[in-house]
Amino acid sequence: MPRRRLTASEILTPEPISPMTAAEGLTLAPNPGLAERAAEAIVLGVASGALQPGQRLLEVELARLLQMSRVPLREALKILEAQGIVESAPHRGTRLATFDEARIDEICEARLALEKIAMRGAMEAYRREPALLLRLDKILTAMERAAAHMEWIEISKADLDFHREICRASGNAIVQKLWDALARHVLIVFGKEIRSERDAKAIVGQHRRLRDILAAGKAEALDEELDQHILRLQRRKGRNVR
Amino acid sequence: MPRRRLTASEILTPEPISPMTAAEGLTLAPNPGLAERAAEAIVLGVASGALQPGQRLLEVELARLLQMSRVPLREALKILEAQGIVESAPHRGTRLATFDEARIDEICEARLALEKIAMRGAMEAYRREPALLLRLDKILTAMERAAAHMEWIEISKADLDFHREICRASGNAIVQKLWDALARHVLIVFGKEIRSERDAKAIVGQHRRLRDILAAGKAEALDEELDQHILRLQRRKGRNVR
DNA sequence: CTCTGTAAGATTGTATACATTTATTATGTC
DNA sequence: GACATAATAAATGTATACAATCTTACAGAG
Repeated sequence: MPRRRLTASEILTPEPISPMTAAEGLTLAPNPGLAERAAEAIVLGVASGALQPGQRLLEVELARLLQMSRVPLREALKILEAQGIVESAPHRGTRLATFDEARIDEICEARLALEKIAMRGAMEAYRREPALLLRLDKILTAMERAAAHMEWIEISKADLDFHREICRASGNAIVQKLWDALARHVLIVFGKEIRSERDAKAIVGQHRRLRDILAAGKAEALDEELDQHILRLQRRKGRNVR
Repeated sequence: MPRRRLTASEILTPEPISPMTAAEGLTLAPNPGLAERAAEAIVLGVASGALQPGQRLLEVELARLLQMSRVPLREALKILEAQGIVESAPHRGTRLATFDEARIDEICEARLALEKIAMRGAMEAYRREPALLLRLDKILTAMERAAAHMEWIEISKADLDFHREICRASGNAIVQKLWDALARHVLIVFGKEIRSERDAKAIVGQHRRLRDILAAGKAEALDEELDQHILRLQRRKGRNVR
């Protein structure tokens, strides 16, 4: 009986396309498709102020600015629509969502709920496999470096990376997906914040504290810390925003 | 100074494209774009068993089956990827996600968190504007009609409509968006369930009870009822699924 | 026989071009 | 002059065609 030769896909992708557990810190390059990159560019554009909430997005113009065709750009808009970043009606065009204070409250509320789930799962994962904490430490180092130079975009990215890593560690694919969408809202909200040097240090400190709580497995301290961490934006309601 | 005549877009779309509050039960036709319809068709295909979880999706074949070009189909796949229904890697294709028991637990867990937020907001909305309850009643009537004939797909749709309406009533756009994604997972999970006539009646009863709790504004009874309602799927773990 | 390199086939990624719908402007009528 | 109607222009929706990439199969060297 001749043993059938394994095909390339059977070797590289055992079952799902993205192997959940790699040989420790080996993560097969994520999706750099043009559509996804365009979506990220649009979100960063809003966060940096180049695009304004509520603004109408013309496909031809955006495609020209991003130096691509309308096809991948439209795919990007579909992604962003599914995530709630833009709104569209058929034959009527697409425009950026608005981010008023009520919306910011909603974002924080949803975020809190999702992260509590993720944190619980992650705490269990870190207990079983403490080596995963190294990924958090790496992100924290990058965050500190960015904070030292007051590079707010980089700080925000590291902030979101931190929480994304926790979602990843939790192994909860659903929460991770929902949080990917929510993270884009959070990034935009971060962009609207006016923050000081003291804020930068506080942010790093908060994340270090979260990391330590996760490492120690103190479940009871987690919820309280999370509340304070995430509702920070809400407490500032009405001030310190552009 | 000549008064400038208002443009049509300024009259029809004051600020956001989708007006949050209409003249009571007047909802400007939602997005029937071809891409969105294709996405819905694919989800229904999984729910009905025509497509199997984990299956690879060939663009040309799917486009032929759905009688459309690859362009809107790809847009549909991007939407579904953002919602976690399919997974893809560039130049490697797209495949349906798998829905094992761990995944079902994740779905229920996330759903519970989101719906608790929505229910709280909706309860407040119903208190201010009891007329909104009529929309729930309408859905419940449809659900009962479907339950009488044991039309499970229709029951599931009414089930999701019920909860979508609650998200809508809550006015929380973020939760609504996240739940739209999650609802597709739930629909697929419903499709995997094997249910009896007793189940049909129980489902209708549970929703009627939820509706009454919302109408009465009994916040304390809500969480408990929700836990029982949503974790129903989880309690059946390991049995009654295909 | 196993491994490596190469070539053919298949599939996805992108760009261009056309059809449909909408929004604006212009025109005519009351 | 105000309103309704028709024509023009703009933008989106869709289809077709081409390019880049990957998978697979095959041949040859060790």
